[in-house]
Amino acid sequence: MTTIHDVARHAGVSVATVSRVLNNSGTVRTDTRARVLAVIDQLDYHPSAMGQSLRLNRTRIVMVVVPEVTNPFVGEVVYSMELAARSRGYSILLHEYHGDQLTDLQLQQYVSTRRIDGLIFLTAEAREKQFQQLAQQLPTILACEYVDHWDIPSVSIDNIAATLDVMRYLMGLGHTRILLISGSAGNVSARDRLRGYRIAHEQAGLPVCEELLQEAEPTPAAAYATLTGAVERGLDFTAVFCASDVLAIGALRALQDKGLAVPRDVSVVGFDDIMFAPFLNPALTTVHQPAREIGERAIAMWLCAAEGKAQDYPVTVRHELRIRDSCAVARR
Amino acid sequence: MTTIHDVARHAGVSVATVSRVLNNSGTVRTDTRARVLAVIDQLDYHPSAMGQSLRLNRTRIVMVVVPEVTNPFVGEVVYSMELAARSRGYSILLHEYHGDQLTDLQLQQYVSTRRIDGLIFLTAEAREKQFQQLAQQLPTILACEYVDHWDIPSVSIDNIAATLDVMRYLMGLGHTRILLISGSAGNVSARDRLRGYRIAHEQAGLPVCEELLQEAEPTPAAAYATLTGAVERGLDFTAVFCASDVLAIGALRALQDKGLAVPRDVSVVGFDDIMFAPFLNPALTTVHQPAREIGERAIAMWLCAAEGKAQDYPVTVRHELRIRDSCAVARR
DNA sequence: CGCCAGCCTGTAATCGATTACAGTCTGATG
DNA sequence: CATCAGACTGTAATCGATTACAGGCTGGCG
Repeated sequence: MTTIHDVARHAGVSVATVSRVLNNSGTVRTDTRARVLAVIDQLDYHPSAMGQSLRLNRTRIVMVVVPEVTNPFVGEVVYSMELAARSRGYSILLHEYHGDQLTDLQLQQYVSTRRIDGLIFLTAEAREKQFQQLAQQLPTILACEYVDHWDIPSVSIDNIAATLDVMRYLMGLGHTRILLISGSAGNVSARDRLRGYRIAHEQAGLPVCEELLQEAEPTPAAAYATLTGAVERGLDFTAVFCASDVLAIGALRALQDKGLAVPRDVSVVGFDDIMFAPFLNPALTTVHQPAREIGERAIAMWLCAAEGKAQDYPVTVRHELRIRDSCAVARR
Repeated sequence: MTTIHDVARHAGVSVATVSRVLNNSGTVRTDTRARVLAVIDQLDYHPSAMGQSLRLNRTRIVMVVVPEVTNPFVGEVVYSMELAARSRGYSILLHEYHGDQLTDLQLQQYVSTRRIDGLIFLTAEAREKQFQQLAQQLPTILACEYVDHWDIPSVSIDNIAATLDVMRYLMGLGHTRILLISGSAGNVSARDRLRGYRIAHEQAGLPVCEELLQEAEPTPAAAYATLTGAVERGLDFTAVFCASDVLAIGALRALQDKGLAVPRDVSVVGFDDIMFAPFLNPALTTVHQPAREIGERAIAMWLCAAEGKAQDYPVTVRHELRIRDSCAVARR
């Protein structure tokens, strides 16, 4: 590997001068600069990232902590983050996180060994203390979720408002017994969606029926099982609101398998608007989240934080209820 | 940040000794070791990854190059890679790749600046020369795709055999005019699936009808458009074979929107067996790929390559045609 | 007692960059 | 001609680890 010393030697200058032309810092005579550049080109020299990192104490790597890359919505966000980061000279280190203690430890390791410049969380499932501790050590952004009493820059839709939109829509169609399938309770957006669910009931003067509140692992299979069970237990409901499209896909199928037509017998609403939603059968009514925008904003905000600039937060991006074919007026 | 020097000073030893206890190298007296460990613990010392990287010339980072994280199948593979890598002390740097020249350059940059220890490609879309050049510089593994004349360790299913399974199945149901919707032609597995398609025709003594060969961007929307167009042009076919489930989802919907029932009027087969496949309506018949296994194997093979150990390749993992509800006997 | 092997430890070079500081050179000015 | 500012460049310290080499100490053996 050719180093800055090789370049210096071949160009007949010192390493300091080579570094100056590399970074456009200090002053260098035009012909010296040309000579150095020629040698750099000729030797195909590329400065060692490790050397730079050590000296400058930054790695140009930001870690993205996700609950499940497997979810297309998450994939979409990560995708846009990768592109946005790359265009600014940063790379994305991917880290799955499921709220386990081992991963907590590993995250702290990354920070302690200064392997990364910062963190972006797509999930606030972490125990608060753990989370704050990381955020204190490195620039940290929360994407897709917002926790009101945490003082951390975040970008997300307004989960409560979005849920209210859904609930009002369903209630407007005459639904009063709405089954909620949410992700695990540790998840913040799940919590917000639950909160929205309760608020909507309050506003409508309806009681919340606890048996209508179901939890499921974030897979279609889990939602399928949950819903199948509910139907078999004879649970009374005319609509299902799923905390993600991934869950909705399982729910759709469970209802159909139980001989319930969607939307004639039961209405279904999802969340996220993944790329499959419009193509499902029936096309899924769901809350659209601007995944790309969230990803890009998150990177922009992270850079802002990393540069120590002040910024306004939380940033709330627009959601939109996309009405398609999975909902209808409630049967009596 | 506390460094190895701080530890050495507090423990009253030299940095060499601290390093020795950290790495269990050389010899250290038991009581000295204990003293050093105590100080490490007390100061909460963690060795700097950058310092180590510079000295040892390795970053413990492997780059995973993917065509689209947004595809749940890819997500699944990446997911298992991340876990497998992490359990061995490595991290995953994610990089989207779409065969563009800029990305080629960026990849080479990563290698030249020694930011990564190696590469795993989930796509062989790269121009061969470019690819070989990277593989020559760093340990490189090909996952999910296999290119016969490239001398690079790879792990994947046998795409041709899998396609043959599908074709035989469809032909066994009486289908002779099978529409193929494949990903972009640059893609290797797309090429293999096309090859399988041709071989199946040969073996059955049927001519390949070029108008039945369609290409589409890897989104449900693109497949939807392609298939809608085909139906509108009055193209004659009784089955559709999609090169991925993502495409199949769009295809399913296009047929239904055109008033064609699946599988009564048209049969549909997908590829990958993403987690949604069994829950679609109708449940999708598709080729199962062991995503988790591919990811884990790829990491294992990469480590093997990185350690310079010999290994057998290509590794072929088992695929399986999962017959569900989207295919039926062909109408005359 | 002298010698030597073997254990333990420290000194200092090294990886590849950046940068503070100092030194040299040039040309303008009084 | 002496002086000096300013442009250009080089020396060497530094970031935080690993490790080759050398030196000190201890104990066993002849």
